[in-house]
Amino acid sequence: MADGTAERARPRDRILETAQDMFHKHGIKGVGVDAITEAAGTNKMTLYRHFESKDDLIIECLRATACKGAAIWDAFEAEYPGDKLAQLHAWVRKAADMLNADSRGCDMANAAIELSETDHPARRVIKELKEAQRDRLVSLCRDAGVGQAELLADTLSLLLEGARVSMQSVGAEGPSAQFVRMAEGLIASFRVR
Amino acid sequence: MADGTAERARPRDRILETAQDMFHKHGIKGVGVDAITEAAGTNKMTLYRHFESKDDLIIECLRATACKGAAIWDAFEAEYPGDKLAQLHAWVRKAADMLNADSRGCDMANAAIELSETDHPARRVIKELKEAQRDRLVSLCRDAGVGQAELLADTLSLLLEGARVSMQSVGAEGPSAQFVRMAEGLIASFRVR
DNA sequence: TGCAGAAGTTACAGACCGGTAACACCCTAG
DNA sequence: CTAGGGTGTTACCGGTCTGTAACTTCTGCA
Repeated sequence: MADGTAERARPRDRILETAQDMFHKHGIKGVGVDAITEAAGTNKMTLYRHFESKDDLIIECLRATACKGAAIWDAFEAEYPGDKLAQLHAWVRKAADMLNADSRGCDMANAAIELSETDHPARRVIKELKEAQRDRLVSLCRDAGVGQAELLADTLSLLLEGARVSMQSVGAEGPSAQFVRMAEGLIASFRVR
Repeated sequence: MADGTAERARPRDRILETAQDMFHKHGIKGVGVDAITEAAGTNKMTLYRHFESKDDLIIECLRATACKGAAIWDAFEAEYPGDKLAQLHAWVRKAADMLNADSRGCDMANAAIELSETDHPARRVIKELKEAQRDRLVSLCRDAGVGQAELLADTLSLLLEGARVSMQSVGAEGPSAQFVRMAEGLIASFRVR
């Protein structure tokens, strides 16, 4: 499937990349380690030589996904250096683009829903990573000069989270279609205060 | 466990009630039919005499849950007959109450995330039920006299959906803690227009 | 070239899953 | 009292799951 690019990477990286993709598409409980290793062009033993367990692999996948997300944030700063308000608008546009390009939502949120056991080792990691994202959005809102930065950031967070899950239950023509309008309206109304 | 009240109900009803509860708490893929029948005080054969398959049971559970949700809506009309704006505020309060009382979110959204196969029979039902809820909220907003009723209803929908999933990933102290403030602020800002 | 470590292969263990067959039971309606 | 339908019980099927053992093959490096 995804041979060309990552076929010559090391087995561990191929497994990590493939697992991220398959967990995202089919859910964590919807894909087994055999399927992952086969799609990654390797085998189960090699997976268990690099990862303690499936749970460990799940955690590493979440960290890797969060890492990619952080790179997107860095791109905002690179594109609009110092202009925090422009970066906030770029965040809205990027979120909408990702909504349109992919209907499987946020891996961390999906994992939290699938892994309902409250003591699952991945839960701690999910919370940490989500809190980091929240802090980053709060900082961006604050530095953009809006009043009540925390409230705006939290509102935008919930809107995006809701849009991502709404995409999966009612589809792209549902409430999530209005995400950009909602987010821009919110930012505007917080600025005038 | 939940003997006293429903122990003397008919097996089909006990299974349906127990399955709703267990699917809600542990997720659909997190509980097997054996566990359901045991908790319902019956056995697997009886389950398969009343339901074609686990998928069929899932669908019936979702319908039953939606039915309970509809009853909550009826209670708003009963409590504030004719006063649609009061009903809208009651909806916000009720949503917040349910957020505080339970951290496992919306069964339909969770099911949509867990059942990632796009052709899963439950997906159609989930979409139908979610669209019905959306229509009802749009009507309530319109009858409450706010401008852009659809946009307000969709925004409130996404906020609530986001709050329910945020509860599960970051916990009750995360962005979802501000749900009431956000929702009330939104309603106010839509009214003045 | 030779060697060590990484990677592949095969087979398996033990558990759980959804779903079915065959049969015994009980309770109620006639 | 009896017949029959709903229910309970046990055993089983084939499949899938995570995880491991033992062995062979490949590869990179000195």
